[in-house]
Amino acid sequence: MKQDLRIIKTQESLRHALLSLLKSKPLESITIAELCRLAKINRGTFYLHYRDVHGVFKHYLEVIVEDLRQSYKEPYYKTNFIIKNIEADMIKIFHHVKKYQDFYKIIFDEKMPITYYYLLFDTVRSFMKETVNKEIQETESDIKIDYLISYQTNAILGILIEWHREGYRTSIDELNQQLIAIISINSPFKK
Amino acid sequence: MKQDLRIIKTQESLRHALLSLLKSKPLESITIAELCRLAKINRGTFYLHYRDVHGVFKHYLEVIVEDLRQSYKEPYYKTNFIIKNIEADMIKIFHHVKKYQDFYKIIFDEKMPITYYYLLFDTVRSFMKETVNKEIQETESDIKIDYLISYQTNAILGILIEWHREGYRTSIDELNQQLIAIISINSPFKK
DNA sequence: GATTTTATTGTACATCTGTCTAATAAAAAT
DNA sequence: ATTTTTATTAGACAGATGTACAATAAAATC
Repeated sequence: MKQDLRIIKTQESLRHALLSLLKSKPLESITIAELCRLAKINRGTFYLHYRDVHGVFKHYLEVIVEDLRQSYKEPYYKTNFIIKNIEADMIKIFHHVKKYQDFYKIIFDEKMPITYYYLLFDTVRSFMKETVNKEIQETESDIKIDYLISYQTNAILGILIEWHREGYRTSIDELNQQLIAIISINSPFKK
Repeated sequence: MKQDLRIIKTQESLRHALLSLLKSKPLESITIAELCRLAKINRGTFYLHYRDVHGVFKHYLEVIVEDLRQSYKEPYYKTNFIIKNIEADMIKIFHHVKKYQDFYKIIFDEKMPITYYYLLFDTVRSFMKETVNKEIQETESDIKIDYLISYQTNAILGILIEWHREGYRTSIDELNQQLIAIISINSPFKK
């Protein structure tokens, strides 16, 4: 049996309508009723597919999350996982955010559920876990690796939060250099 | 002119009702109507004071945020701002979170607006900014201090996220040691 | 204590939410 | 091409939301 065409049509219709509405109003003000009217979908049908408007929005995030993953990976491959050899132009994560800036503005919005933040967190974290394992785990046995990884992961996201709040005014090149500088002097607590 | 007693009574009534409801159901499932019924407040009156249920909840956070601030400060004063002299038992932030665990479980819940997270972020960040200024700002002039601070601040919060997701199972003492260990080896990128 | 100010109430309204049902239409399976 | 399966629709329901207004009650002010 194959995927029912009606389902695809309905979901695409809703996603398209959402994108259209997002051009003129914030996500949190978009109602299910409004979305369905624009998509010409019966409101009852909506609930057969999604629980709320966020459900539709999450569809778009799949693409972004995959691109984030690829962008975050980049310097690891470029340096052959010897990350101390990193150079500013190997960093791709800020390009990625800039590319999807409109979405990141939504994701980091005060009203958004923290789920979206966790989605970014988990994406970066899962890759960091794979790589850090190889370097640290055996040498630093007194550290619970999961805490170290969450610490490191969230530190990176801290830069994205700062960039967002600052209105994405800092250039990508500048940020790349900043990141290099920060991770090289890090931490301020070091002896 | 003094603060109107009726206003105080109304707000206290709503806050009390919220706390009562939180014992049996999650915040996101509590409606304004339900809250008002329990508080014996006319629903129209609610809107004279708050926009939504979160508005009532935020009242409680003021206390928590102040305590967080004090707890985060502690080791700075204990070490006389020479933070490399920190010892595990000087750290008070995990005590703080444990103390308000019930609230932190709500704050870090997936459905919660990221506003609450930003509130924690800003609390820690503002203090970190005051202190880091003194140490770093002059020595590391190629670094935009705001990015460094957001990086560091969010790293700390990363540990709280990890603790939350792990169900607050790790003991406070263990976490104190972990934090010391992490900030001493940090970063994995160091040369 | 009388007067003035204002917070609260009761009521109403249009809209949204989440759920359910029987009827219909559109797809898949044969 | 016909049958079977199932997604969608229309309609209805109780409850929630956000706003508005005149009436009332409870404070503050004098």
